[in-house]
Amino acid sequence: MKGIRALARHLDISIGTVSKALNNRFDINPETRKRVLLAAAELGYVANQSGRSLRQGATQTVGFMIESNQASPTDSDNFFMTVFDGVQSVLRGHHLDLVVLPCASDEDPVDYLARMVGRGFVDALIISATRKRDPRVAMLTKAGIPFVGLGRSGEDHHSWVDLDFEGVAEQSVDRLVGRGHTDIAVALPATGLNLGNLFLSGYRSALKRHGVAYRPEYAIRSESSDRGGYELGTALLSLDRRPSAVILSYELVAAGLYRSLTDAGLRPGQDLAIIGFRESSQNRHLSPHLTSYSTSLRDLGIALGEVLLSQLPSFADHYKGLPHQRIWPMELVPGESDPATRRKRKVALK
Amino acid sequence: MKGIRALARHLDISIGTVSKALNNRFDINPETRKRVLLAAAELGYVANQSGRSLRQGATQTVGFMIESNQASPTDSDNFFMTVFDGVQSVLRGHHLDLVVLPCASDEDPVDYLARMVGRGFVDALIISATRKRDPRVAMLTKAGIPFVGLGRSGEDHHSWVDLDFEGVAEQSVDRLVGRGHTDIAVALPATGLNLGNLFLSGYRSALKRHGVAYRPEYAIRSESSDRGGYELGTALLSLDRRPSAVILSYELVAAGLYRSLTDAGLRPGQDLAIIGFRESSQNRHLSPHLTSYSTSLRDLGIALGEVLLSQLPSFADHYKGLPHQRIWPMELVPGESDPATRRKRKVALK
DNA sequence: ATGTTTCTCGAAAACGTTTTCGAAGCCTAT
DNA sequence: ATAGGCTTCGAAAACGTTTTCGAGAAACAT
Repeated sequence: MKGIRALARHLDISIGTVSKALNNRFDINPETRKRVLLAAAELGYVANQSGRSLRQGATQTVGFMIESNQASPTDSDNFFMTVFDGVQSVLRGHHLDLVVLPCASDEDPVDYLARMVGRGFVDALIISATRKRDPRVAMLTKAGIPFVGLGRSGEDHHSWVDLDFEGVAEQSVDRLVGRGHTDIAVALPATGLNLGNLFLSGYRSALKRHGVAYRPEYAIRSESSDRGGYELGTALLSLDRRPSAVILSYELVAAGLYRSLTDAGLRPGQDLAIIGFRESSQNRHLSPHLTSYSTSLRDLGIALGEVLLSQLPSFADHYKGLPHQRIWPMELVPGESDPATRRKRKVALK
Repeated sequence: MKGIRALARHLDISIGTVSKALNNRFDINPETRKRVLLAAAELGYVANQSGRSLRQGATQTVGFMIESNQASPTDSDNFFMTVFDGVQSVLRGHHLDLVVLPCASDEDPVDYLARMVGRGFVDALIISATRKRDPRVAMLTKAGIPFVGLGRSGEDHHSWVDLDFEGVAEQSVDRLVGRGHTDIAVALPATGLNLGNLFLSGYRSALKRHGVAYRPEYAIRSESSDRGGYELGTALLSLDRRPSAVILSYELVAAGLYRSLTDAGLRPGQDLAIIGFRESSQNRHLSPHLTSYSTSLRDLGIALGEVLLSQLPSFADHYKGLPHQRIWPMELVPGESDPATRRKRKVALK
């Protein structure tokens, strides 16, 4: 005999009482509760998940779906690992567990999600790399399962947390204009990720604010990779009116761009001012040091967890004031890749 | 009413028959089976996980535990994401699902594992970054739950798949000796990871084979990070007898080492030959291009899945011939960071 | 002493599924 | 016509837990 029955027999009390003791319910004598807890720890009893969630109709588990195939533009470092950690720390305080659901590259994400939800594997979900008009959003809202997106889908009826792409783009334009630049290009992702639109919109509105005309040929789409960065460089250099600065909307292209410029005999920063997106170990050693933005991914995970909890009926009261949609700020980390353009000093190379 | 009952009532047959049809058992009329499958697809019925696994005593789920805090030396890129994909593809063929279990940085890994196993959340496990005398190994063997380690623990009673650290170290020494180097240093991880011992052992045996004396001061331990690479460089340059080559046992230090040499006025490759460990996007753009090793991480995941399946009683027959411990080979990708030392040509800097 | 409340516990139902086992129907061979 | 075998299905138990509800005891008020 195993499980709660063994524990109950060992203590010579009923299984109902044991359950109540373990779940800390009100109609239990503190004395017997202590005894049960002690015996449970001693025998190493842990309640069976299947039995529990079958009875409760809930698994106390939230899933974090990731897609292993399509590397998101922000998928470098241990980006996700850090976010997981933040989410975990919030959920665990409410006796919820986080499991990561990796959708295989050869399976349809919606099917995968439907399978996981349909079998009642998780109570709630976090979906990452939300795309514009993401079919997963429609599926989950129809299924009525609480979820929060790491990324916006464009539709505003669901909750999400997302990096401040617009703000970063605006701030970058502000900074470059302040340093004398007007011919400012922007690098956008080739895929239909929503961040491209957001970044472009921030870029354009800042240009407008400064009275600088928007040139469509300055909005360059490229692949989110080292190679994409190299191609971005050649594209920039082949423009009729060569820009004096460029803003990147994802971190993986910086190194390739640097190399592309160097190969063309140009100096990154000096001949083309560059503002990167997120600080990462990949471009931390670039020279000149890349001006970019930093943020705490663990805190981002915490925010994600909190927004999710506010969706769950059982915890909504704890987080009632929380907005369902949060733009996550990023902080500028100045480097040497975006010098002013006015004073055209010829610095001697050491 | 929901679940299998609704489906049964809709078809006007018993729930037992429906279950048998869905699970493709023998005592079912092919005709009715077809009807059930059709109706199930139409109504979008998916068997509830809790009910199923409660009855069966198994969850049809394997867990892949990762620790978000301690970045393993190989934890760059989307290393894990790619491995997950490989594991998934194997398991899914046997109707098993993979979930990733991220242990929070503030929770004890053994406790976490005990909790997951105790509640019957998963049937089997993959544990990553296995350390020497890893307590998780002892705990899992005692619990009698099938598992395979991504990495060796040093004990040989459990199954594992691991990169060929010894082979890589040997091959690197061979290559460098062949190119005229004898003062060859080796960079080892600071932490007690088992790979350090393996790498060192391969390094030493190759040296011995070539009749080169082993110098303990050439075995340098450093942190697995960009900064660790920089410190590695300063440590190398401060040696009384400066080595002419160095072999790296993890990929994250290459860029820092390059920078450290450049800052000291030396040229990576020319003044110090370098052979890196794993090819990664982080050091793919280093100049001169880093000689290193490459391997298919997806195939590694597949191997991991197969070894795990061979541990499971239900699938052991399919994979009976498979060895329980597999050393995963890596292939040399020549670069320009390890030129021969004999011909001391002075190349003019362009 | 009796009625009423408070406290603690146990019996039993319920969650959704799989699986065993017996029954019913049909076919075949005698 | 009857016995036996084969095929297909349904009733019911079982998995381990939580939770409802009533019972009993104890404490309190009248």
